[in-house]
Amino acid sequence: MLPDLDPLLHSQLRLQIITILVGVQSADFNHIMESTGATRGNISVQLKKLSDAGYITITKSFGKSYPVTNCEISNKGRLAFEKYVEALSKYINLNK
Amino acid sequence: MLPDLDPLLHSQLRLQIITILVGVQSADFNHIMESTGATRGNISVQLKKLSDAGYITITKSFGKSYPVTNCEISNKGRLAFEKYVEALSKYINLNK
DNA sequence: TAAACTAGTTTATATTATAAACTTAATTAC
DNA sequence: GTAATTAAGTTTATAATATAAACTAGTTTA
Repeated sequence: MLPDLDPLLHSQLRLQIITILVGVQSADFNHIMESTGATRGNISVQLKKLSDAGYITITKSFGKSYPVTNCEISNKGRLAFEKYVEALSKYINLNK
Repeated sequence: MLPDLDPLLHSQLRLQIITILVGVQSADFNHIMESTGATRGNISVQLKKLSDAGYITITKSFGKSYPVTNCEISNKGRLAFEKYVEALSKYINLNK
């Protein structure tokens, strides 16, 4: 039987966010917005979910004048992502 | 920007179903039930969605005594699946 | 100082996934 | 032979999700 897919990662936008964060040290809210094309509201919600799950850490600070929300993937998040990819490859590889 | 993931395939159960169907020439309702572990109701709904989208073809007949629902992936479904896998591979590295 | 902009959050809505309840027919038990 | 059980599905109800709209709070510009 095929393994379950972590529902937290099996969502297009959250997967996009994690994919971005896996590749860099950190990314701010605006960068995530630009590279996903999603709305602020949607991103805000999904970041919170990822943060609540401990998959990312969020650091809020103040730039020159406006607030800046910085995101970084956590160890837990990295592991969950690896596990997700492995599970997914069981689906994909069956039909090579 | 990362490509969209076909929402019809980006669902655990439907992806399981398609993964099964890609590997065989056809599979009946019970086989799908056993190999996914999902409930009849859920499978019924998802098969209908895949069928409505033209991703699979469903043939209903009568076995020895009980009705038999047979499913087969269509060309359209196969193409959609390939496209989905390709899109997904942009998110993750499947060659790990 | 009023209008417009930046960076977010909260709330409402529309869609989805899923299981529970229902239907229809066949088989078995009494 | 009919009552209970099982088989194979479908339909409906509910819970969870994704998403956008509306809102908040502060900043810059005209």
